[in-house]
Amino acid sequence: MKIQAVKGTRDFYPQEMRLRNWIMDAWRRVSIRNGFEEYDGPIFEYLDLFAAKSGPEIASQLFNFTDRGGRNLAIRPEITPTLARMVNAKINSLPRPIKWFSMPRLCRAENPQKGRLREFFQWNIDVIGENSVLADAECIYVCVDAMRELGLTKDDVQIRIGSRAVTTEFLKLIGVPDEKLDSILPVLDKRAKVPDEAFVEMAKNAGLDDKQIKHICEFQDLPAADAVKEYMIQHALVTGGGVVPGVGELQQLEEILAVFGIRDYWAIDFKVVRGLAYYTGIVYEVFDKGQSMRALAGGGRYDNLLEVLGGPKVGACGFGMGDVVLGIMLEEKGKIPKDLIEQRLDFFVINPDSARPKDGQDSNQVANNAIAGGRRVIEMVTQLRSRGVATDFDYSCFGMPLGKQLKEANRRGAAKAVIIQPDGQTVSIKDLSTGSQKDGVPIKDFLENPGRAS
RNA sequence: GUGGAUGUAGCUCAAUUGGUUAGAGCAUCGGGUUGUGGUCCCGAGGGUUGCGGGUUCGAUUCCCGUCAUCCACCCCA
Repeated sequence: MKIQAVKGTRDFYPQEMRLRNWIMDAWRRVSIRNGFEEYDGPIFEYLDLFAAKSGPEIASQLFNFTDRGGRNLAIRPEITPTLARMVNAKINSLPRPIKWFSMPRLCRAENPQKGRLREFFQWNIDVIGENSVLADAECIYVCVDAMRELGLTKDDVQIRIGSRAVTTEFLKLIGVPDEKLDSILPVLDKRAKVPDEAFVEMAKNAGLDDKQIKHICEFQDLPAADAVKEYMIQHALVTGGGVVPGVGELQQLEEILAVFGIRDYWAIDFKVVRGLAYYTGIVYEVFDKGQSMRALAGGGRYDNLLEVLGGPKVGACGFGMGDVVLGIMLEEKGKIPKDLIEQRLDFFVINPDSARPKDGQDSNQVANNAIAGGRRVIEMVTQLRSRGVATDFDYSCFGMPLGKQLKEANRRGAAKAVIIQPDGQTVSIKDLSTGSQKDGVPIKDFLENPGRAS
């Protein structure tokens, strides 16, 4: 009976694992140098935890099950609810701001397609307990920092920043009643993703009239916070001296991001609204600047989520970045370093004493020498390994010719071969990439500093 | 959940109008060059042609069904 991997899942053979580790090491490095601490939670939670955040219909997209005690559980499709639960549990004792990151394995029961699988990893950066726009700015900076770390430049990606506060205020000013806001925001999120006619159709179905739709389109095409205020005054939606909620905050964000030194990486784009209901302020998505308009990360401010999950009202913001689209993009753009697939071993230890007797040699003597040489190989290997140096040897070293062992050393991607001379006192160090060899190195000297051997 | 495309060795692909024992490269394994590798030479293993049925003297090839994968839609945390 042959069973294959479940669709939408991936097997990480060593080659794929190296890429995965390379990405995740970069995520962790960037997180830590930006002052974030790592956390994780269980891979499954009560179904209600996810339903509370996103509604009961979400269950169809979850892998859920009932345990033997009758509990309704689900494998996590995202980690933010877990984060909120964990923070809520200790909210009164955690020093703020809480700057945490995680790289959870997540599952969603959807049909796989390009860039979307049923199991994946997602890097999450969150700042909890800080209402200042500085926190939003820092998250965006961390995101850019990660892009750079992975070799993606301003020519490869761009962060598009919108504001739910500004958008909501604009909708109110053009006459959209409060109770309709929740159903209209997801429609605005579609603007850049569907053809114009389809967008107009959706907007009409949501209860907007032609004039409102025209206003919305013009608003969504505005390039900056300043332009919003001008547009509102120009169309007599506000008077000159009034304060428009959200606009000042967005202006601050623009200024702070400039101070962070990442001006080339972002643009204001009110077409970015995000589909989720719980976003409350600044929202953003990272796009591939090339061919497609696919998003490889997204996030924003969610000031109500902890309260929804039974905690106090505490401000929070953050973003998530999946490994699947990122991996595809890095591959397509040739950003994956070549040496990921090479040089796994520092040393490969070799016994030059073959068990094959040459003409006129005593076969017993030759065999004994080969065994003695093999023992020296293992002794040397353990010495090097105990010093933390990646070292291996050929299982056939108790008698196979030197050439075979060198072939194996090369095949295993070793940087250097260590040939233990029959005198038992010295070694020859051969650099397998250049072919140069240094003979007569005393074993004692070599072991004192294996890294310096050449 | 819907639609389209594709299923031959581990991978990439061959196989004449439907016609012997389904081939090749790479990869894997073994051997050779008798103390110096990668880049040389020889050999081997590996396929119920996704699965099931039908047409036919004969099916990898034609037809039907089914399963799987990929792509797109729906949805997007």
